[in-house]
Amino acid sequence: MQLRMTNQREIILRELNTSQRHLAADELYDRVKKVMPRISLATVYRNLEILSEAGMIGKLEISGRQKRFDYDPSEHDHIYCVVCHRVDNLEMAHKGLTAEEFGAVVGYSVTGYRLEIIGVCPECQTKNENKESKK
Amino acid sequence: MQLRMTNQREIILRELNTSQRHLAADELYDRVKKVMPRISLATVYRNLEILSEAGMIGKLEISGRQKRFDYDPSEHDHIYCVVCHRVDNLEMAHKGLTAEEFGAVVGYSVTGYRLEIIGVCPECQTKNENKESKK
DNA sequence: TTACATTTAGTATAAATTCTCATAAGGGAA
DNA sequence: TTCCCTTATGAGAATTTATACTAAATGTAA
Repeated sequence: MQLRMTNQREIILRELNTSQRHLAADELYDRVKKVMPRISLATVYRNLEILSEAGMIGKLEISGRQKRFDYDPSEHDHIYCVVCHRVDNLEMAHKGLTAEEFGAVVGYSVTGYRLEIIGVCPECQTKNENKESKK
Repeated sequence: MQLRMTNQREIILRELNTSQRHLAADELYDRVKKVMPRISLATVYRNLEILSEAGMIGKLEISGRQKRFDYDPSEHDHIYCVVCHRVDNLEMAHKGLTAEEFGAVVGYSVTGYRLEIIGVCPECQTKNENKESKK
């Protein structure tokens, strides 16, 4: 299963990479449009799916939110800001976690796990402090 | 902020409790309608939000899926079946996890974490075996 | 070329959830 | 009680995110 690198595919991949951010499809669409104005949102969705399928990017299904895509497909955990919804990469936070053992207790066969640390990012902390001090 | 226990609120809470399952809003709506046929779906959504806000139920935002609500509001992790999307409770799987420390590295202030173990539930394993042997 | 498969743009549709708003219900205070 | 006020409800519209569909465009291979 060779992956054909179409023009739009290439630009989508490049824009995600250069962003160095965890973008949602519509955010990436906005960026890609600047380079290729006639691209369709559906194309962005389609190719993000294909690229993550091919292991070239990561797909981030943060709880209860829009999907985001990760320029870095390697295995790692994430931290999520509840204020601005930004996501950052994290060194694996689960050292010593034995997901398989936990699954076995309830009869599941375990294929993976998903761990998000939840908090407030540095920027939003600063903004909030400013707001507080204005009162 | 006292929580007024309206009739619909009470029935929603009771039906979730007696289900002993992690229901999505529309599933719970179906159950509640049998007791109170004229209830509105919006009322179910509204009150699930209010009840989880009040800490009387848990809100489960499983990645990339419909929200589910947990009759058990106490702190615990979850395991999720990729085949039937069912969710089960799990004893805390993160013993020794220091979410705060991980957050600190990237400057976040950490308020929590979310851990889902992902796998295939016993029922879906059995179904799959049957399907395999039929071939 | 011709012939076939894949991809795309643009639009329609779907699913889950939230919003709006008129009406109804419930709880004091007189 | 009766009146008033706040809050909740039902019904449907609107929103958000994502996928499906279709005809046109493009690529590929003989």
